[in-house]
Amino acid sequence: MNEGVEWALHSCLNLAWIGEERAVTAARLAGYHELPPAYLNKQLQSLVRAGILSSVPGCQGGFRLARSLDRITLMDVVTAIEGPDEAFRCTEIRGQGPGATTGRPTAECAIADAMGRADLAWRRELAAQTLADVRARAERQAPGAPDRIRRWFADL
Amino acid sequence: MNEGVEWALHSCLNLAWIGEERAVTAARLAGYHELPPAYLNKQLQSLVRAGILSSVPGCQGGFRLARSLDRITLMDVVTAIEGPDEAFRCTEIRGQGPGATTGRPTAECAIADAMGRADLAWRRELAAQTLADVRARAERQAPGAPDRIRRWFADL
DNA sequence: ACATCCTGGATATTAATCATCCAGGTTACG
DNA sequence: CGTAACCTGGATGATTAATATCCAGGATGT
Ligand code: SF4
Ligand code: SF4
Repeated sequence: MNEGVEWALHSCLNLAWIGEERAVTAARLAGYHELPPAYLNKQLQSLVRAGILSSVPGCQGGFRLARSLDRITLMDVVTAIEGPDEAFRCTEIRGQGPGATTGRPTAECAIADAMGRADLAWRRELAAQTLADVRARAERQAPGAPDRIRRWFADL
Repeated sequence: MNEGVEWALHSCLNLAWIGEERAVTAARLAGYHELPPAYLNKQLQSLVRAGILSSVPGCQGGFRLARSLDRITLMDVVTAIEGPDEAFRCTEIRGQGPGATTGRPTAECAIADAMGRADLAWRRELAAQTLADVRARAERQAPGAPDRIRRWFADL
């Protein structure tokens, strides 16, 4: 799994803690965790395309949340960064070699089915958790974090 | 996800269909789906280390199932090939940069928690399905396959 | 006008995967 | 025995994907 998912999740939470007042620069978000700014920018763009963040170009521009955390699921973020493909990619080896079946009913494959079922369980669990849930739990575990973050992003 | 998982699953099913009479060579298993023989051999070795297959060296040697299909879950095969790591790997970006927390309670991280929960759902679903289940469904979908496979592996 | 900052594509760098090869040990068979 | 078949495990190389940077273009505040 792409590590951009981790960056994206942290950035979304940080944006929520900072507040809605003004957009935050990609460089600033990157700086907080010492991430490569240009690369994080790319991930943020993916979030924009997915409608999770909105971006404002130009001076004093940056990124902000496009909707509240309770309307963003983990699934949304993962899909935005990783794409829609599932983990198990079938290369159709059944269709090559002496064992090739004449018709090629990919849809009726017990193996791909079974793996797809597991993938579905994974996605269901991701979709069941919103970033608001995650934030609530994070604040319970580290009550001081929100203030510290707000302060760091506040002074220039 | 490593494509070796797909190879391994197909090979296990093929071995079951061939029967217990004699061990089957890696080259033969590879030939059936036109897979690179030396590389498939490596994946089969992983299955042996995991106790899913047993290997017999020497002339007339090869691989065979170490236990019946109803005692092999998808989780077993995936773990054997992919290793024990979960998909979401945390790179601890929280611990670097200005946002670093003094103590580093990795265990108490809301984000890793949430991702881990989804991973658990995935593993649970994989562990709930045995290869016997998959085989049964495969035979219902393609009743002719077992015979065809047995025949191909039979003539030298 | 000017500095700032997102956008998107091109490009370079690095790591993981995929694949092959070889020396060593083991077994069947004549 | 001796030879051919075949697994084992490590080393090695090729291919592809992930990671990271760069730059020209457009938008926006001051
Ligand atoms: S049998 Fe299933 S897993 Fe195997 S190649 Fe066909 S679709 Fe893919
Ligand atoms: S906060 Fe959680 S996801 Fe983020 S770096 Fe720490 S352990 Fe990893």
